[in-house]
Amino acid sequence: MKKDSSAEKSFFEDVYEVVRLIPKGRVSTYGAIARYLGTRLSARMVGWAMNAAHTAHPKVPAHRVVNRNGMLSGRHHFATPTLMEELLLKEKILVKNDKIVDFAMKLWDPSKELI
DNA sequence: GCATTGACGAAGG
DNA sequence: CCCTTCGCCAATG
Repeated sequence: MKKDSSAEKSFFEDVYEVVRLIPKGRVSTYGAIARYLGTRLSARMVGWAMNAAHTAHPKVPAHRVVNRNGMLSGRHHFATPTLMEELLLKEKILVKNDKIVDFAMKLWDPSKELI
């Protein structure tokens, strides 16, 4: 059995949940997620959580999460460096020069879109 | 137990 | 305009 009650939910799981809530065709940023979780001062932790995201289940659409520039900074962490871009492309998200086109329009901020 | 690193962000030079 | 530094927190060495 697991530990007793209490919200043992790790910070990582919290991140995964939010990332999974990202609507298709939209993207989010580490900072936006971090801010929504309250760790706004540590967007790094969101990125760190993503590092373990590939071990999380169900899988986390980490490809929908980019840095504040809209750049695919984490593409090297995927199975293949082009996987992230292809996944985004399938969601009608255009990527140009490793950056998301019309990033401002694709951006989905949980603290704004989500209540 | 301290130093380094990390898929970030904002500010300063 | 490009590069550097600081901050923040957690994991790893």
